[in-house]
Amino acid sequence: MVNPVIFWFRRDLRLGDHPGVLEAARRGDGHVAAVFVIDPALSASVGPARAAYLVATLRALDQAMGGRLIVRRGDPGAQLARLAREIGARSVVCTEEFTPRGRERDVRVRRELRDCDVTLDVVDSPYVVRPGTIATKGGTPFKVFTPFRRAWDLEPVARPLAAPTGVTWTTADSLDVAQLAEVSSLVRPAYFGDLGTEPAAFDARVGEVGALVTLEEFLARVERYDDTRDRPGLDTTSRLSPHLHFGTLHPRQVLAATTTASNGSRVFHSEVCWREFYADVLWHNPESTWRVLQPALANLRVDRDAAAAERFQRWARGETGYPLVDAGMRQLLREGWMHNRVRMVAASFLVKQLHLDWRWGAKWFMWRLIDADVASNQHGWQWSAGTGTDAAPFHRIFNPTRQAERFDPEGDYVRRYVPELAGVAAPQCLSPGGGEGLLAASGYVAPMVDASTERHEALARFHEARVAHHAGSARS
DNA sequence: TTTTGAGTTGTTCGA
DNA sequence: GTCGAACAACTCAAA
Repeated sequence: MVNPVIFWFRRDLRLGDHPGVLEAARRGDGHVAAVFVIDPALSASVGPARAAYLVATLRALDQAMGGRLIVRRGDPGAQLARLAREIGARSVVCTEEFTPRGRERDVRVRRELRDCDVTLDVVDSPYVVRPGTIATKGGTPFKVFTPFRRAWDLEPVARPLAAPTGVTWTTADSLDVAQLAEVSSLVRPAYFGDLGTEPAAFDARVGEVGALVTLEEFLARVERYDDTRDRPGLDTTSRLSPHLHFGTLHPRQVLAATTTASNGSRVFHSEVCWREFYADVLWHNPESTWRVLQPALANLRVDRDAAAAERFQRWARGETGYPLVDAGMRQLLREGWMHNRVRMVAASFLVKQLHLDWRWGAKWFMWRLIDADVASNQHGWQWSAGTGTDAAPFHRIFNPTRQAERFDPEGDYVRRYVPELAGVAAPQCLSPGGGEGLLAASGYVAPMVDASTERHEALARFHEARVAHHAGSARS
């Protein structure tokens, strides 16, 4: 009689193309105890939308396993040790985790399990290429996307594997997955004010089946992805980000399904590669989660007083008076998701029009997004703030009105999420405050700042930070 | 070591 | 309204 092996699910909540589950089944001779541990220490920064999405995903996984998913709550080391003792397991298998906190947790758990004579082994990663693998010819990590992309293209891609067959899922005490409620512990920074406790209405196509349906639908439009992805009104992006985050789909499966040689597919593969690039950057610079990557901008002057918190909350509520920004922020509140183009516009607005710390915005996105991923979110924000890996010589400052005119020319997206503008045609509905002639009765707010004035203020602050940095370097 | 070419996503201004 | 140049001049990766 072979002892059962524990498979510890984390961000790989699927059964198809799952080397870790297959390895556990092999070691356990078909007997696997599959467990998910709700870790209060990690859920502190998980907002209600993502928490609810996770619960829905866990339910789907449990269903796919015939109700045999074991869910526990508490410190993962203690919970896994206890489960191992209960069922006589001697080894735990999981997919490798790459976020700084995930890595620290795994080191701790491995030590705690070793004290009980239980091993912890990692198999596979949530990426096509394991972070830390790709290097320049000089052996250093890449800091610019395009050279990374060229090297990434040369890496071998494993074929997706079939789901395991003939596995007997070992049962054990478990929280009732059907009754599982909130896993967010609601620790919010002061500048959030009273915002962000509301749930979001996310896409109902959750779990592995939902992921495959979403992928299938995307395949029908991927060939036009290059032309349509920047148009939030068309809503043609893949919508796969929550699935890639929770691992209901592996990027290998996505690449395998989109190998057609269209321009659309190539551009989409670039987006998948961005996810891998930022995971690699975070692997080499774990501190970049909250610290700027460019030392010259470490001391950029940002506002943090009470008035700044007020401005932040106005931005978060979607009441800046800039229609595209407001539409995006309201989509985030309502759906727990925002179109990528609009994420950039909203982020640029917070940093370069409101002069707030990018970390405030990143924290809010982490709190509200169902797809929030530490690497992609933090580095996307650093890119917007101009402190990240982007090597462009100039400061890009998005003009929120110009962006609306370029990417939502008919105003479809803006009107969908800002009902005050429902009766206003483009281009008026794209202008600050909804245009000159907008009736006060519509209730839409006047612009909170003048974009051109604040643009100059942002340039002045960036200049100031660089001058100060160079003066400091010259002294030392 | 030095040099060279190039870098997701931009905006404004003036002809 | 459209087009091209100016903006400000950095940093990376490879030869």
